[in-house]
Amino acid sequence: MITMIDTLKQDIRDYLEKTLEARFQQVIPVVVEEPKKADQGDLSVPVFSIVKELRQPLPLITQLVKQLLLEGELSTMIDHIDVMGGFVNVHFDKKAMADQIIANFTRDLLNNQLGSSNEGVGKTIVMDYSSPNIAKTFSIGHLRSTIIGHAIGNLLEKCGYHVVRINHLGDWGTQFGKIIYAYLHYGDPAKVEANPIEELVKLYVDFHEREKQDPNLEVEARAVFKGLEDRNPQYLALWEKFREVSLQEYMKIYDLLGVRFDSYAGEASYVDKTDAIIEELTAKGLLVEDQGAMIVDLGDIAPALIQKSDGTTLYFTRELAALFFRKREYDFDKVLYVVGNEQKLHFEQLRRVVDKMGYDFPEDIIHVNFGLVLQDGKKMSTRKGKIVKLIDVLEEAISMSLSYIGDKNPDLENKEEIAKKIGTSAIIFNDLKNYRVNDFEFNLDDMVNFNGQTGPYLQYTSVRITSILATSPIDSSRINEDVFLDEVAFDMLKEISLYQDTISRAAREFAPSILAKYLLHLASLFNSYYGKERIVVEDSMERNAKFLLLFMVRAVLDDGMKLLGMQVIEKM
RNA sequence: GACCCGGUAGCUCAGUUGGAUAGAGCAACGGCCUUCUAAGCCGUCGGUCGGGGGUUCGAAUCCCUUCCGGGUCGCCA
Repeated sequence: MITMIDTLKQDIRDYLEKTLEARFQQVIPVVVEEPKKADQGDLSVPVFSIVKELRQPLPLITQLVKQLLLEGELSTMIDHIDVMGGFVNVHFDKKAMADQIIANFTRDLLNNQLGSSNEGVGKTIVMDYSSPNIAKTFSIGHLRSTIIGHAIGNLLEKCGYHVVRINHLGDWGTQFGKIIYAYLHYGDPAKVEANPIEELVKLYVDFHEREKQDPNLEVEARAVFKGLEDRNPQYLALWEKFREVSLQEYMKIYDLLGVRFDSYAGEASYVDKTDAIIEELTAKGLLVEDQGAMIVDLGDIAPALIQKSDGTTLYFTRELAALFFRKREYDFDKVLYVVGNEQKLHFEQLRRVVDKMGYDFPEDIIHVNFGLVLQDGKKMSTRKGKIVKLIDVLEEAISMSLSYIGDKNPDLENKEEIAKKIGTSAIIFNDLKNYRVNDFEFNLDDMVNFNGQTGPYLQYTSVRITSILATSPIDSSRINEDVFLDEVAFDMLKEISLYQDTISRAAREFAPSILAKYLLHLASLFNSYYGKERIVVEDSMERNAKFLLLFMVRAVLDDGMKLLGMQVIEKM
């Protein structure tokens, strides 16, 4: 739970600030950072801010800082200090640091706390993610929500939070009026039975086509939805059926991705709670009529629509009902909505309405937004039938990994099983490696490219290590520490010591990409080491040290991959 | 039109509180498998950090302005 570099950084900053304040009777902010280049040391202190505060010549200050560091308690960890221009570069004693890092790692591993922290202990976070729309194709867009949400949930749990995972199914709304209308008027029950989602989507797209010719259809569909909200038994039965078959389809994808939820309560389960919301808004004088609909006026931003002119509820109304239900049910500290960028306004409205209602938790409502999946630079749309099916992409990735295996390791056992793990992990990693708010141009070639910064690269690195470690057992009590003096070996140790800090940062920023990039860097260090150093050597002291190092790298890689929702494999 | 994102190498992207010579991968080209898995490693090529101005000892990072791309903006979710 302690990261070496990070604590040292803090310690040096605190020490220098305290000492300088004592000496000059003024508060001087000190910056401590990790230099980019190896010859610039392990930590660096740019002294410009100190020079400015004290108005003294730069060489004098650099000498002073160097002197203070050598006199301080931390000097036992310091090998030597260089001064380069305005930078005081601290080089640590590699063996002393290696000892510390290994000791910390071993302790964390034994306590099953690798990468763990306790910053979230006692706090509950409710997460709303995946949330596909019933009777619609599970698209690449929903994939983003699913895997980003899943990874963030894992990261938060690692930091000690209690996480409640909710799949807020889009199982209510005007769209069902359209689908039910279309099904009843020109749907083919046999076809729908055979191929539910595909046929329902066809009906939906078809409806929009016909609507262009006959605007009256929209009115008809609204009437059907109204009937649904008024509990028309025929409509309800159809709705239930559509929901059932859709969910079955989605579960296949969740199984493949290894994703699970604590609740599948969709929008429909909040319809009966919207009356209470409307009453409360009315009682608080927030609800006003406008053009026949009921809205909450939010001043400088677009108003929130609460009730349509025909009396039916809206997405926003059900969202409010769900929010208050969750607050009562789980008493969350934060609620995270893993939903695309395009709904930014919606969540701003949600916060504003909660604030206007007089509650104290609008700041705990967090929109974890992510970029759109674009096609030809434009948004995909179910309505226009312009959508990429996730299952097709997954299958493509799996068959691609199968052909890789046939190419590179034809004798491998359980080819199909492993190909599945490689393919799905590749898709997951391909999404998570980039910062989530960036838009995402859909490109199948990129997704199934397995070279370079990819999921298979991480898995391959772990597999390589497994294969080496299988050659002989490690005796970690008999190691030659000179191994850690190697630049790349030492970099790996430093990187390992940053694991927990990386997870905390990724969790704090709800950004799995931070962990993904970290894992890539660690894997790349190992592969570089592997390329230049022979690992399985005769000398047992040297071998033990190298094996220990590899063991640590693999432990971190595997743990990190699992957090991202990827599968760890032993052979490929 | 208003508001919100984004613009860094041919392509996909990193770049933490402003710090040293802006980094990876892909693609291209050249090397490395009789020894630990070549899904790898090493090297070469590739940059007006969209443009302009400002703040600063120091700006890809902060401020202003402008151009370009995308998204959103009352009865869809």
